[in-house]
Amino acid sequence: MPELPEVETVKRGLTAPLLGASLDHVTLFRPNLRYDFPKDFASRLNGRRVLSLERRAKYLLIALDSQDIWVTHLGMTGRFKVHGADEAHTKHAHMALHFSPKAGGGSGQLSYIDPRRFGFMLLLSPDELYQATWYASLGPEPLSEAFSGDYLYEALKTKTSSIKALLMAQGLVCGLGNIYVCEALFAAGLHPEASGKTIGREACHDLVVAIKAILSRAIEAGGSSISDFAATSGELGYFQHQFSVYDRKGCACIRSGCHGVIERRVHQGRSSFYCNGCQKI
DNA sequence: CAAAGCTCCTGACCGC
DNA sequence: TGCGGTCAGGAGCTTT
Repeated sequence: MPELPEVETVKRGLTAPLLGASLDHVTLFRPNLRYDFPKDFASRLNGRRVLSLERRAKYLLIALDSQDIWVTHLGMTGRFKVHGADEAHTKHAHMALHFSPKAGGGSGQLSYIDPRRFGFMLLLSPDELYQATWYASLGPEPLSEAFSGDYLYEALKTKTSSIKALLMAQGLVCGLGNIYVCEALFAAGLHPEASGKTIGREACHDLVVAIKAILSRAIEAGGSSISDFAATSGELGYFQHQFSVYDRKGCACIRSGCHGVIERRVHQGRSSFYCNGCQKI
């Protein structure tokens, strides 16, 4: 399930083949993912050149020389795969794109594969993107300086929702999903159901440090490969082997001196994993 | 307005 | 072995 480190891994993997490349021919194998593909999607991509690839939150932003920005969200199981131009597409491939790399050397193919189809793609002008409510309401990037302990403390002090729900909502800080929120809350010693406004300034500082550290380590590891995530080369990330709590129900807490056990509990339809010894409300 | 609930989808997994 | 039921989960939308 792609969160910030997985999308960052995809962006880095796509940059070498796609930056400066010409998009020669787009084929859609169905009319929609989570939403319909944009009207004229293929014709607006065909013949364009890629000017830049960026990531914002969990969105991949590919700027084209037509001024359009091709926005992709990978949802739960979306992934891009770069492969040979003649290679047949696999099951659940919903889009294929033949491209000519900037450096020459023939052509390649980019496939978008998404079994559950929770992903989606948009094609927007910069104004449309920046003015879109969903985009404008994204919180700061967690790895930016704007995301500080003081910022988090000020943002939390009026919130009654649980810290877990707040961190996952994208408006306070973006890019986090269930896995990295569970891991960060463990690292900071905070209970997932603790109300936002009960978290003090020092704990906010610790939490910010934990979030930045975990995301950085996960990016270095090429993300976490659970569910279907893989890099564009097909290579798997390996951060899932470093989880402290996620999917470790019943395991002993790894924190030295803690004799707690990892519990799994569902709140708000999402599973939380936390240590019953060192993560107190 | 804030917060909680619902919804989309299909592969994996479980119990019988 | 096969079948049906349940679950996972991002984020926009709806309801409270």
